[in-house]
Amino acid sequence: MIEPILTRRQRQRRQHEEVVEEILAIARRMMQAEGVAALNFNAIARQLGMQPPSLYTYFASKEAIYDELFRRGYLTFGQRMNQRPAATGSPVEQLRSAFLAYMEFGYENRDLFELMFQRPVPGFTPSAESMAVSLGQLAEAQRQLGAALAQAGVTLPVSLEEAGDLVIAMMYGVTAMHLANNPELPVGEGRFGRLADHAVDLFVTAWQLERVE
Amino acid sequence: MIEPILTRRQRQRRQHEEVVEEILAIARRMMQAEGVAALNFNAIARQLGMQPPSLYTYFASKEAIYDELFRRGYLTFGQRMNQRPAATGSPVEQLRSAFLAYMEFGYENRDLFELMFQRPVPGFTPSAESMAVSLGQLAEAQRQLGAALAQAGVTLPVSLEEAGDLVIAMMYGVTAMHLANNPELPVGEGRFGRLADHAVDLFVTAWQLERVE
DNA sequence: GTCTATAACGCGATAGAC
DNA sequence: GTCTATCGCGTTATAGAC
Repeated sequence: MIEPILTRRQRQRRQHEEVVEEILAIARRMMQAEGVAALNFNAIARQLGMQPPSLYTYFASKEAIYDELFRRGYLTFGQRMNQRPAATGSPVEQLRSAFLAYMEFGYENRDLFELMFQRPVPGFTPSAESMAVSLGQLAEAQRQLGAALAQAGVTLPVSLEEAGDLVIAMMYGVTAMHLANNPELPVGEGRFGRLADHAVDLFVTAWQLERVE
Repeated sequence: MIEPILTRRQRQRRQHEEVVEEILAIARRMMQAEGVAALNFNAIARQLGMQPPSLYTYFASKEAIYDELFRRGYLTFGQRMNQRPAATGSPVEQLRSAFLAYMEFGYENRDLFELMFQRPVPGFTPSAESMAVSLGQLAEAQRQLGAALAQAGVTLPVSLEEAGDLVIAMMYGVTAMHLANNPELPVGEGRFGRLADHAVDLFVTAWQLERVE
């Protein structure tokens, strides 16, 4: 008898994971089309050719789908923000690349952006694990911003933490306004999308980040 | 026969309006407690001692309740933003008072703030009339910010419209972060609530708004 | 004409038995 | 995996009461 490459268990498990990925992909398409809160458990099942109760084999509840998307969203966000190539550039370059990375994450993942930063789903509270992931990634982003500013060697009128938070608030504000006003336009275009560079300049000028270089 | 102070029609109408106000008040309490999207039509009826279908005498749909709150929200917001006493002060004072007015509106009306600026309700689209109100108030706020900056007589690195939009994005960003992180703390306290003045200073410094006075 | 109630429909999330 | 069933929601139809 020929040895199977995968045991029956392994094959089942792989199929299971494939279905999970499919569910998440369908869920994201729905959220992008109709809004985060419009996610429809039954409709996901129908699109998979399943009966709604069968979906419970893959996710314990609708909230569990949100939770997994929330968790993965923060992981992707963290990778984008914290593994930028420009982590070696000048403070100004770092600020600019952080700003762009943030806005582009929002533009490319409107659904996750809303889910992660706006909590539009009544009753949805991230699990402890997802919450830990989220807090960790945010803290790291804030720390990197602070480090970039510290590297500038200037004396800021605020603490490093406050400076980082000001940048975060501005990134969020510009991105959210852009997505609300011109969701179809890429970063760099549209009433607010165009403001990214000006927003960075604001910090650079106010904090004199490129005094000498 | 004694003339009634109010005709039957007038009395009915007045009662009708009182119930409408009560419905809106209950709706706001619900939204504040459970999130904007958690508004529950049936539960409103129950709190009024009515059967759910009876509520349709007062509002044509659940969406109509959202719409009225949205419209009123923008009217209140406009009054707060556009009728500040400091409309006569220096540009710096005006910027600071606009920032505070914005943040305080958000803090005192968390529910309306979300409904107006974040659209957390799937399927809810403001009626044409409410939309007009909203756009009008926003344009006026943006115009006033631009006017205050023009009054400063400085040469900005951006157009007046862009400058106003940058301020709007920052006001929104700081307020939303504050409400997400420390909803219970008033403006001026908490991780982001404390940043209001620093945010204003950023614009003042970068744009040299108080060169001489 | 204005308010309210009862009954009923369609749909979504979900639990349980198979 | 399915089928059946329950519950709550927004909503409509309809009819009686003021």
